[in-house]
Order: sequence, then C-alpha cells, then structure tokens
Amino acid sequence: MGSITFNVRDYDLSATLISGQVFRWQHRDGSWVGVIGNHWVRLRGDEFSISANTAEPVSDWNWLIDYLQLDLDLTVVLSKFPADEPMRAAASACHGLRLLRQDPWECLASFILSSTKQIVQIQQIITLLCERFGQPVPGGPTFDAAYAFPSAARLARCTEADLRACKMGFRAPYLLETARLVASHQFDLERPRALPIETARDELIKLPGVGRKIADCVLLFAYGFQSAFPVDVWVMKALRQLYFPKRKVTMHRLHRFAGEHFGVCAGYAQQYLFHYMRTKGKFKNPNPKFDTSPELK
DNA sequence: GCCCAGGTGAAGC
DNA sequence: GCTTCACATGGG
Repeated sequence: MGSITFNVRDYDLSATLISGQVFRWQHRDGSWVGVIGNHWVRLRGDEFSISANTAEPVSDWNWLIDYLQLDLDLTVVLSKFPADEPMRAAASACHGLRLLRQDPWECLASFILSSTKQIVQIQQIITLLCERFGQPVPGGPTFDAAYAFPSAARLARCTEADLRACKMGFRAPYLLETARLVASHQFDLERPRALPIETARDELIKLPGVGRKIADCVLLFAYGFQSAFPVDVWVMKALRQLYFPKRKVTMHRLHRFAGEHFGVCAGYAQQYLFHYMRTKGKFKNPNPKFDTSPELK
C-alpha cells in the first residue's frame, strides 16, 4: 500500500471533488475513494494537509500531484478575479475550491454523458459504465471492486444497446461514435494540448455530442486552458442575474462578456460561480424582484 | 402528473 | 443568422 501526506494551503478537497468537474469520487467514512488512471486512491483532507492511500506501492507520486494541482498557488488565481461583488461573494463562500487536472478521455466521455443530467445521475451512469467496461484495478482494504474508466478502444467495441443499458439514453450514439473516432486515431486527444484555445475548441466541437459547453469543460478540466469558461444553465443564470439583470442577452453575448470580464483565470472564476450558485443558493440581489436564481438543490 | 437537469444537433423560420 | 424542438432518464 502506498501512503503519502502533502502539506497544502487553501485546499477544500471535498468541495473540489463534489463541484461537478469530476464524477468518480465517493465519500466513505470521512474519506474520498476513487480511481485515478489505474490507481485506486483514498484521499483525506483537512485544513493543512491531504493524505493519500493507494492499493499498491507507489514510487513516483507525480500523477497525483498533477491531478490535484498541488503546485498551484490559489492566492495568485484569486488575485486575478475581477474585483466585483459577485466574485467577492463567491470567492469568500467557496474558500479552497480548486480545479483538478483530469485525463482528457475520461473528461471528454464524462461530459458527453452530462448533457441535461443532474450531477448525481451523471455519477450513476459513469459508475455503471466503469463497472461494465472498465478494467478492474486492485481495490482498497475493504476489497470493494474498483474499475478504471473504460478506454476509448473498449467503448468503441460496444454496441449502442450496451451503452444505453448504462442509462445514458440518447447520449449513447454520441459516446460510441466519439469513442470510435478516438480509438481509430482519427481524432488525436493529445493534439489540442499544443493548439491555441480557439483552435483546440474547434477541434473538440467536431466530435459528435460535443458543443461549445462540453468543449470548454474539457479544455478547462483536462487540458488546463485557464481561460476556458463553460456556460451551463447555472452559470448562464448567474451571469444574467448578476451582470445583466432584466435584459435579454444572447449566449454569444455572454461568452463575449465572460472572455472580457473574467480575465486569464476565467475558468476558475466560472467554477466559483457555478459552485456558489449550486451550494449557497441565491446571490444577494439589489433588485429582488428580478431574482430568477434556481432553488437550492 | 409536472418541470428540470454542468446540451447538442437538426429542422424551421 | 436566429429560435424551437426532440432526445432518455430520473430526482424533486
């Protein structure tokens, strides 16, 4: 068994793992259990440290340091947020929220499955997918079955019915076709890394089931494009309510505003807005009758 | 029963 | 160029 403890500052592990950027972590007995690559991992975080246990010995922990982005100085990121009241409130309420650095294939496939689904349902779908088609990996001391995220090659060999049986509904043909394009190397998942963000986004959007929003999620959560700004229903409501109250604003306009207003760490700002909206409910609004924020869920 | 969910693609104007 | 609609499935 591998074991290590990292000293950290400003790192809320729980908020990070449940903030809708990743769907594989389960809370058990005060710890977080998941699989990163082929490593079963148990994580435990407190105010000043994150400790990790693995099922097998580990000599090089760089994969975990990279995944958790432990070398990132959050105060630098926060200092680049716009100095407006909404961002101050979100930053204050979501202290220690972080962005992970995920595997591109797992991230891409996961977000293809995310469209018009609640986070708990995305988790259920992905759990089924991993149990049925993922490579088993040595699990923890409780000997729970653990599975790697299924490779593109493995999913490419599935039938659409196989995938639909994982409750993913109309997303099944999108995932299947994308898996085939990746597995056959018609789409190179390493290529976007070296491209400018706009070009990388255009490439991702060519994949079936991938539009602007899912492309931005993969750019941000997997490739680390810090300026990517995914706009889902929550972020859209936040932007409209906070920055364009009682005005009709197109998505195109929202994207343009986001690109101009949130700066080089726009992706982080987006995650703070998203998490704040989902967990803390309503922002203070100077004009309550214009408040259209969704109910707390 | 109803509405909604970390949307996308196709069809209609 | 917009706007509208279908698409599976499950939670509240």
